[in-house]
Amino acid sequence: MRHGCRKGAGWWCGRVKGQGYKLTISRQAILEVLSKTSKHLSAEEIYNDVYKIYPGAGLATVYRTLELLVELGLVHKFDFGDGRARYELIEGPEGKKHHHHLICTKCGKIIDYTDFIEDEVELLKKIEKGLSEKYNFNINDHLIQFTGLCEKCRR
Amino acid sequence: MRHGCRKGAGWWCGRVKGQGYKLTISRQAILEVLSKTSKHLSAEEIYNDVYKIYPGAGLATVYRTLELLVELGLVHKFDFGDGRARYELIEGPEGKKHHHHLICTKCGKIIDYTDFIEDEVELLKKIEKGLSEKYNFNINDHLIQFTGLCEKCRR
DNA sequence: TCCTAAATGAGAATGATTATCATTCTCATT
DNA sequence: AATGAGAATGATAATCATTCTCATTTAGGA
Repeated sequence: MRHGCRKGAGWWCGRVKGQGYKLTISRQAILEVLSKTSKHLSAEEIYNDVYKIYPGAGLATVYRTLELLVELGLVHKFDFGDGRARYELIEGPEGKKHHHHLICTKCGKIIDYTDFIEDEVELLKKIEKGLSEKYNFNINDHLIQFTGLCEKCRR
Repeated sequence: MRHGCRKGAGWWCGRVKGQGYKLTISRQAILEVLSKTSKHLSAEEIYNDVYKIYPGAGLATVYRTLELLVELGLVHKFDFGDGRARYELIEGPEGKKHHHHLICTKCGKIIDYTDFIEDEVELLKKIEKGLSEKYNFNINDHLIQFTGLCEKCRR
């Protein structure tokens, strides 16, 4: 089969090998961890979780792999204002829905919301089209987030 | 006058003193610098510019002041992916228009765009209302940005 | 199985941001 | 204009997420 991805290797196998990158044990473990959580993990948190299934991976490799996955468009990198980057797998066909974030600036709570996503995406498409024409930009991605105080912190 | 802001002190005087904070020379110099640029300065760049008009200010004070100004809602803090935070004054009544950003992931070029802002703001209002009701969030701010490749880098 | 470039791990290095603390300054009150 | 209390400061050290270095290992096509 294409790129020598044996079955059970994960849907991402082709996405990685297809671009000429090797699918190493570390990379598989990192993708495994990302695919099994709905949290917004930091590099170190990912490193800790990876350690449980493959203790051989180093923190530097986690950073390098995350950078690669962002480049390949498999992972989103976020800054929620707590001083460390956070990562989320952009799921494949079977995965979770496209969503945006609501961030509490006091306690750091993150809510994934899918409400209004259709409206948002529709507008975003229109804007992307307009901007890419006007500024000759090749737009790949967008970011929308709301910040404020959550139920507990607003009191 | 209220809060003892003498004329020529800058429109921000009341916004700072009104919240019980002192308007020190360092803070004034920082606001001065921010109000005279349309760039997206990092803390160190601000520090360098401040040095020219008031060499007494320290880098730590620049960081502390920026944090305060963000809290007061006078400044926006951005992460454009180059490893340092960037700051922009949210202008007063006479200031520049509300805008969002277009970021080149290769060369780091930032374009401020105001196209479609009416549409965006309209939708954002609707979403803010919906989300704050559903999740009991007190939404203060939003962030929209597009990432991609600029004219030069897309080739 | 072999070969080669890609990828790795361990730890050092980097660099932005934050904490510390003795001193200075702001400003409401006198 | 002088005062005093507490906020704010500057210099520097400390922190800590991220990146770099380099000798070694690995993936995967031949």
